[in-house]
Amino acid sequence: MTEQSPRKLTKGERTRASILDSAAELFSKSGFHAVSLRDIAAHAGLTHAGLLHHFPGKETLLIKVLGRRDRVDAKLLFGPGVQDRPEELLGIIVGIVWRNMQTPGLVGLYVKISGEAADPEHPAHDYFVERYRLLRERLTQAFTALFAQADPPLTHDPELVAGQLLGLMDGLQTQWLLEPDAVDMHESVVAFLRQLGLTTDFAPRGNT
Amino acid sequence: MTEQSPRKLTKGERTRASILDSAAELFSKSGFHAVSLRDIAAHAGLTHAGLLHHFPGKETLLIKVLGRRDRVDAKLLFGPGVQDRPEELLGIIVGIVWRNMQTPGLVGLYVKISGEAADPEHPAHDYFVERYRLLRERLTQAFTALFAQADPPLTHDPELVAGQLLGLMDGLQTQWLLEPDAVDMHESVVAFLRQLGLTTDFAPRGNT
DNA sequence: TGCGGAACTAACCACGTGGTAGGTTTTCCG
DNA sequence: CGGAAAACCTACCACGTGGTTAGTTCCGCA
Repeated sequence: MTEQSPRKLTKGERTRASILDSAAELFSKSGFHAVSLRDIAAHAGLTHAGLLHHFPGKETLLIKVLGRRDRVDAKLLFGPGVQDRPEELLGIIVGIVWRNMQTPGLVGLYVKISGEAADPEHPAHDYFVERYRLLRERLTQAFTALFAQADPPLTHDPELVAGQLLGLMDGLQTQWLLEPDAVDMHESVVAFLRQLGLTTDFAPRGNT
Repeated sequence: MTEQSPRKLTKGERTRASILDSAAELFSKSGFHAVSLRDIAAHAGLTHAGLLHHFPGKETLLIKVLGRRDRVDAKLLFGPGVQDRPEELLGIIVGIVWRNMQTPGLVGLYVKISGEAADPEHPAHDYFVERYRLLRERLTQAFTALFAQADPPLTHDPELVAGQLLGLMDGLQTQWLLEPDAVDMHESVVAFLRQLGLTTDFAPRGNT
């Protein structure tokens, strides 16, 4: 409803998108501090001064990059209709894990930046705090419902399990990035849910 | 047997230790790339040129810092006598989690550096690959034994569970560093082991 | 087509970086 | 105590950083 007609992208918009793409790619390859505006600008085909014409500073660029990615996940996780079907939520999460395995670059971005962002001074600190808070809350809701509707109701603490799942996903990514063949993120997450006693009838793969 | 008599630490040794302390603290606060040798040197009470008299370069400093910490854990995990008592191993791990909760600085170091180290060019890349390989291997052994000796033998895949546990611990740390009150690392890890069906009779706390 | 504003550049700034050279002070041990 | 070696500092280097300024080129629309 906002801007779904891509008729004619103005030059500036195209450049801005290109910059965000480049920034995402380079940030994910080397982190935030280690990448310069000149690197990003060169990768996007302009000068660093030209880049600063579109974005007021490096920090702004970062949070814009993060925000763009999150908006996709948010549509999946908080979109209309998902709220009341928690079992679908789990399928979606597994799907996200699956997608992550195809995009190691973006995964690397989050692992790297979320590590740096532990410092309260970091430009993305608040962003990540809020992000995890939101995800935990959402997952807690879903698990509360799922545990209650299980055949013999499960007695796990939903909030604790929510933190566990998020932690598991993040931690597996670290190992996976270091040595992709060493861990099977998808299988590990599915197994975790099964260990909880949850039915796992999501398709193991097969999306486009 | 090597150097357990601390009688007289030579000046250089004291300085080197002080440098490593400072480096660990600052790296853990801001990561590797974001900290300068001048920062570290100043924190240790000397010039950056003086620091470079003790360590040939920044990268060497990093791997020395990482190695020093790991040597402590290695003694716990691979020390004599632990090999054949896997149930103790779990207690030790829970103990490590507990200790980590008292030393957020060092935890931050690992979270941050392991994130950066996903880049194969990073000076600590090989270090972390090897580290995780070792830990997974060790845990796989322990879980294999534990699952077999459970009253009704457990059917989990030991290698997968090893990766899960390491991932869980790492991922929880990320959340915990961002918002310490948001997750209970200790309880989460204990709960994970319980979910697997393992008896969890380690003391919840009470060490000095 | 013309023109106003957006897009972009070249040059520059002050500063921080890892690392080096050469000299001075301090430590330590015979 | 004496002197060699270790420890350490000042000064410097070449370079990369984020950001600014003033000017030029190009796009898009009336």
